[in-house]
Amino acid sequence: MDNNKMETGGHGNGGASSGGERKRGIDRVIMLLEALLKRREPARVGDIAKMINAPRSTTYEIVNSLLEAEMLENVGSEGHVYFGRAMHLFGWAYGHHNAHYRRVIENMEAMGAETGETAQLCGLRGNKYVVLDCRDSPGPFRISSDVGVEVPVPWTASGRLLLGHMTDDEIRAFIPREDYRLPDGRVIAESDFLAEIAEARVRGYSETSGLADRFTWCMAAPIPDARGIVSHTLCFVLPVDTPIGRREELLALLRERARSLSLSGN
Amino acid sequence: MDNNKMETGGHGNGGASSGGERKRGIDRVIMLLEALLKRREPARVGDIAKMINAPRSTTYEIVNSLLEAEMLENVGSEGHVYFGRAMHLFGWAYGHHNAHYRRVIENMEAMGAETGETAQLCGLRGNKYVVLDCRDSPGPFRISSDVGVEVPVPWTASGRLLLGHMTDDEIRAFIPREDYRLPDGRVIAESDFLAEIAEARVRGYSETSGLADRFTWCMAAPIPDARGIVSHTLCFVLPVDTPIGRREELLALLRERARSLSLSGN
DNA sequence: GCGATTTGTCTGATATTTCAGACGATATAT
DNA sequence: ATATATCGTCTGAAATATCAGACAAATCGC
Repeated sequence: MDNNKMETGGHGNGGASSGGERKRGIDRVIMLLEALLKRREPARVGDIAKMINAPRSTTYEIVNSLLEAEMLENVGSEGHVYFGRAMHLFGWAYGHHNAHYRRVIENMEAMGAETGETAQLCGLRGNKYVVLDCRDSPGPFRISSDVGVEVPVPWTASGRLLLGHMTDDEIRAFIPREDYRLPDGRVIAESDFLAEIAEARVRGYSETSGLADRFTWCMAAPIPDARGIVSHTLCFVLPVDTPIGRREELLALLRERARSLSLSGN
Repeated sequence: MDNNKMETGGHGNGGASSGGERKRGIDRVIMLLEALLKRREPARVGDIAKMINAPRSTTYEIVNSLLEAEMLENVGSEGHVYFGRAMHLFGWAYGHHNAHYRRVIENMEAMGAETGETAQLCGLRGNKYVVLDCRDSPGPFRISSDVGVEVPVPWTASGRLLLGHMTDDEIRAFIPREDYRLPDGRVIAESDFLAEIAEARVRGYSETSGLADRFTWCMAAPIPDARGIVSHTLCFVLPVDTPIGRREELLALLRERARSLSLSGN
């Protein structure tokens, strides 16, 4: 009945797919957690079994182990489970062990607080763009985004910076063709994309608008790591109609902060 | 050499120890992550193998799987590994799926920002107290604490609230004897501890000083869950010499905020 | 109310994964 | 420079964790 497993590429375990092979517990755990992350809401064991293509009995076994370790926890009274407290602690440890990363986050939060705009820290996860952390603008109607949701790289301003260290051929190999198709159906020409990456590299920033959606203006500035590779970016996500003066002001702030966080020479 | 397996109650696997039995991959993963959390810094594979009592070859296998999934990541160039980005994303998802938890965190941050004091969100993890999140006071010398570090319950103000739903016998069974011994060698009498829990329950807050260390004054207020059980507390950690007027002011704020976050009746 | 689906738990068999140990290469110490 | 310890990778064999399926109880749908 179902044959089109067309795994689009994804990072990490890659393949997944396939039907009834016996799989290792660890791999199932990894798939389970990633599936929950994608789904972004609690799931029942039966659903999880389907999501990761595992036998129900095995899934129960695994889920129970993870529950006991508090890596998952029960949500509600309908047998739903979601990430548990242990995950919070592990994640916190990740975010704090590294003084540089901590400074980056603090800066992002400060920028958000000072300007009242939505500020984000972004990076690559596999061949997708993800928001690693964010500081949403206040107010009843706000532009916000979920941390951890994977988005095709060509849809984003940050993406143009994050690929800056690759050659054109590498980029061509890296980005799946379908990722050039925007949500509204338009398709970005690969050559344009490559040109924009080159331009972002020399300018030291990138701006886009009307790509992933119609109502945002995104600006991103690179935070190169010690080797000079842009592993993270700092961004503002503004309403499209933000006046140009304000935009220039914010861009200047963004670039200055990102530069101060750079680990490469200067 | 080691014979006291006295499972003290703790959560999850607890003891670790034991000799050369064959263990399941999942369990090894859980032990590995908890060991890394306790250690609070990157470790080499060889060290990890020792920490979790696993054969080296197995440990390599597991670590490599987790690295590929970005649940761990390489740190430095000496073969150290620590939590990876995926953990950050999972932890973020944990912290945001639940509107109530999100409100609690926001409140804690606001309290920290408004007062300039160290504010914490605390809870139980197994039979130990842990800081679940915190907002450290600014300034060059600050009182701060690490999220996720487990501390004996009797050393803390929050602990006296978090056990409020238990009977004396349950508490006696729950808290290991050795947890009544403070870092400086003094021992809290069990009867005193029980009395303080009862007192905290009727007063609706708890204060301690000079327990876990000599220089802090801690105050905690309960956040009951829907069943009325105090699953979390909000705390301030102040310098001991904070004047009483200021302390009262902060305590009032703390109690008011905690009450507003309560899920039980009112 | 009754049939259909789903849930959570068990069981036994076997395909797999863990484990011990060996190996050369690399670091650390004397 | 030589000895010692550790690193990272492989291998075969044995122990066992995963799997399919059965089951009763709970839930759903109408």
